[in-house]
Amino acid sequence: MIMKYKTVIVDDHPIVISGISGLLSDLDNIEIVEKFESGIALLDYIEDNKVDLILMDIFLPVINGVDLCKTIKQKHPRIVIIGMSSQSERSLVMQFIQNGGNGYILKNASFDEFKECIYKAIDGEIVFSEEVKTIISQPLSEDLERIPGLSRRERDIALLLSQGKSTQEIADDLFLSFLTVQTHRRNILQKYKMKNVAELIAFLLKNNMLN
Amino acid sequence: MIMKYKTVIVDDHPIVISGISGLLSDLDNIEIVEKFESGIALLDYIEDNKVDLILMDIFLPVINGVDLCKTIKQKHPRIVIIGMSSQSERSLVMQFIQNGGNGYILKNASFDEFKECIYKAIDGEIVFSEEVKTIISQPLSEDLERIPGLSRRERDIALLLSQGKSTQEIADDLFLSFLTVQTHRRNILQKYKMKNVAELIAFLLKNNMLN
DNA sequence: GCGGCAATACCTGATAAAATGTATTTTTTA
DNA sequence: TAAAAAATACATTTTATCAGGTATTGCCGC
Repeated sequence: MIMKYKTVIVDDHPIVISGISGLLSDLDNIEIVEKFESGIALLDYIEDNKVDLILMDIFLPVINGVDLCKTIKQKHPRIVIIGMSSQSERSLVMQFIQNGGNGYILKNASFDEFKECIYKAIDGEIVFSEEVKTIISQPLSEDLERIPGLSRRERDIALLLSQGKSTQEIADDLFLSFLTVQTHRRNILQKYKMKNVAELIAFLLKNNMLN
Repeated sequence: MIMKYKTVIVDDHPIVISGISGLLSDLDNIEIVEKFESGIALLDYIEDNKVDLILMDIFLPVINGVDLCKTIKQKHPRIVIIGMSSQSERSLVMQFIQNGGNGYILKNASFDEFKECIYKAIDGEIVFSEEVKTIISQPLSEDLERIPGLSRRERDIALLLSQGKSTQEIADDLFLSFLTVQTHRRNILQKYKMKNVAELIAFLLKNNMLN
């Protein structure tokens, strides 16, 4: 008798679970042992059951896939975990891999891509579907890379700026001198080479640097 | 012999197509005649083939589901079209229905919900999955409702503002008088009761009103 | 214990934006 | 086709921002 990889699927979309099930049923050495619509149920399950491979959606309710992966890998480093999502960004994929993920597949991948990735992942490789490769390889040299973060105070001030507060109002809110706030504003603008607050706010929001 | 509803699935995610196929194969009077990963291929197909029901993803490459629905309904008003997406907003669903869509299902709906919606839709009802109902019913009285849109010119100017352009630069870019741009700026700020451009840009971006 | 960073604070001149009021033309739509 | 909405333009006053340079204090890591 052949040893089959005990596989769990986690996705909050029933039809996606169904689709992946169908796909995996073609693969001889994969056995789907459970399907979950949330990460919490999965965490319970792996405590009491042997699992070799997990296919998980990244955008899950309650606990997201990136955190879920980290939690699982801390206790069960040998479980192979592949992340999936419909759209994605470089930083998200990188964080997932950094948290121990063994691969990342975009849901628009073909069946063959899915299968190949899964096989390679259980062989120990870190795998990415084609479009993910494009996403993570592209913006290496660009300015998108290595953007310095806001300091605590700068973030506070940027947040209040995005709420339409004036320098004086921010100073009052934070019990600072008008001049201090002015300095922070200038520093932020200079740091990102922005012409004015409007451009700054657009930049910060697009890069999820506020909140 | 029973007449079966000739059904087409459009989704750019192969696994979703597979999932829906599996689901629909349970239904006696539904026959899946084709599957597409883009709207263009679908438009070609329906010119030469009889189709009764279309299940389509809203977020498709090249042409989105909302526009696709409109195009199809203009030529083939009798085809029943059900929209699907992972996440959604009120305005998107409403626009889809206004364009002739016969229903809208969130992809996190259960199999039973899917089946029920499909049956009701081919019976002539306008159907929504549970979560969609919640989305479209909730924010009726709230301020979230009835936010007036930007006019074309206003959108142009707001976009340039988000790029850090000054009034004079915008005037030069759009071949307008400095004073005209000033008036537009004022009108936009007044329309949304924003204190300054920073707050405005934050507001517009959070509500996906730029681009 | 020193260098660097973050946070605080100050001064000033030039420039830009915000608030107010008005008015004409064009385009859209009911 | 008449009414409404959008786009255009002008003038003025007040207020805020931007950009330049400077400086002190506290904290963290090497």
